[in-house]
Amino acid sequence: MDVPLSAPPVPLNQVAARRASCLSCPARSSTVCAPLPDAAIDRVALIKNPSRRLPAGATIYAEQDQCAECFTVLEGWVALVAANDEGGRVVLGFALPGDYFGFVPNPLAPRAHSAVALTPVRLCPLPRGGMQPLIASDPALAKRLAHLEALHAARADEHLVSTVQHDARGRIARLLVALCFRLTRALPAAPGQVFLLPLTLAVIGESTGHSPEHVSRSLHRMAAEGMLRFRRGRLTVLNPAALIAAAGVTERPLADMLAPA
Amino acid sequence: MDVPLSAPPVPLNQVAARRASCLSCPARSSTVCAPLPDAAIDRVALIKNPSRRLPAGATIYAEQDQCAECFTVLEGWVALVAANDEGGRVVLGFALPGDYFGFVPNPLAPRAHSAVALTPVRLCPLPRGGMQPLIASDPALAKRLAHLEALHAARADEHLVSTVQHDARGRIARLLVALCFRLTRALPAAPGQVFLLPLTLAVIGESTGHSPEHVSRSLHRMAAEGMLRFRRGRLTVLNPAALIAAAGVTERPLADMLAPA
DNA sequence: CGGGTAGTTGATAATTTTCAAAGCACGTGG
DNA sequence: CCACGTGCTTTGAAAATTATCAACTACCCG
Repeated sequence: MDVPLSAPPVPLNQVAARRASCLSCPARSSTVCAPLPDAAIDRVALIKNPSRRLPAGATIYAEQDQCAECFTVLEGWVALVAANDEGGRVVLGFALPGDYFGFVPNPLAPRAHSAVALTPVRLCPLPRGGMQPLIASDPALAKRLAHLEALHAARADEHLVSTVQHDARGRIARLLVALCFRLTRALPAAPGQVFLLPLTLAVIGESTGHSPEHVSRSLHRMAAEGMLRFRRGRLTVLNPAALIAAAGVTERPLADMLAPA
Repeated sequence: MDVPLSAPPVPLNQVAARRASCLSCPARSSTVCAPLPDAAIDRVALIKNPSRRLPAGATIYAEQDQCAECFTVLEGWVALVAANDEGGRVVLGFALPGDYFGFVPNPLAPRAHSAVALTPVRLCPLPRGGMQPLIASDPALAKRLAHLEALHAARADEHLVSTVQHDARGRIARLLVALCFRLTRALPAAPGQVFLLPLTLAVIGESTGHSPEHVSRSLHRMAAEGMLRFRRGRLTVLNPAALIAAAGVTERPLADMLAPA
């Protein structure tokens, strides 16, 4: 991947268009840009790269790449995955519309994970070279970034807890509940509610640390208990209370991880 | 725990003492304060709470506590742990001298994990109420915080990878190697090198997700292979290359996680 | 209609947990 | 200075969970 570190100077006739796209951006309130008032939106609008569409399966960036850009998800789902030498993959997390991903503690270091589009995606790429000075000069932006990174860390901790102290059933339930919550900002409550999660059993397994076979068996067991149905990315929650109980999750911790103040 | 949100006004006769303690602080270059030049050190010196000594085993803050303070470790080891209802604990990470811990994405939310002293510790408590305005006004400080939080997230991701794709042997080796690296800023190289890690087998197990019995067996197997010896917190690395190989770690990713730029 | 990906199912094997009990080390108080 | 208690560690055997391998099915897309 060779992506320019910073965008070329913006032609005058594009300034208005870029500003407008930022002002109408659906992700604005949840991504890094949140603290920028309308009057200051140009700071980001002028340095951002043009929004980028990629097909399902595309690699957004790869392990070992230099960190040239961070991204806001405008549409679609992204998986952040780490691969080992023997072809094993671990899904570290998911980036959903509105999420900001790709920031690294040490910008000179190569990336420790790659980002893969699970669906067709539309991304807003923010070049590192353009963002650095913004962050170094705007405390609100830097503070926002710190909160988003703390959120990332909290999600990773939660993922770790899930992995270490629950069995397959619990981990899968936890993953599903967390994703439902991120989609709707609420726990599933209505029996029969349907969620579209663009996940294969293999991806679920890479997230929970199980073989796809075992994910299949676990989901079937939960289905047999009348808890849910999962077929080809379509999750039907038949017994929300049971699913939430299996996940061992309360609304509070999940809610705390949504909108950092 | 009822800790004041912000420190009381500092008596004049203490200003010099506080400034001096910050200027000679051993953790200064690695914690949040790093970007503050000597001339600006008062910003932190005047809001910090007096350094606090706690005995081994003390709870620094507990799950569900309000987030009133963050901490820099001056001396000793701290474990960040999450507990579930049934008494199961997960060690999310360790804070070593120089590390900054306790920041949360949403300061209004109760803490999602607790912090426990593994040894007698000396901490520098930074009250949230005092830090907020500093972070909101000093971009360098906010940027530093963002990097430290990204570092926390990267460590959590690495922990997750370790947990998901390695067996007990690999995870334990990984943990030991990572801690050695954090202590000395280098991979163990000299056969026979000794590291003092104030860990019990139970704590190692809570970090790697194993029972203490299995940790014991795994360590003994590694010892039988001539790789290491671990007795009561004293790790002797007999065959550094073998240990590092078992950990499946290269210096680069570890180094990248030390000193964010 | 055909090819390929995704999911299913069953049998076997490996890893790890759990339970129970005993051994060891160290600090405390006599 | 020694005995004793407590917490950490070790050891063994049985049981549980999950991976692996292999074959087979179902579904989607062209």
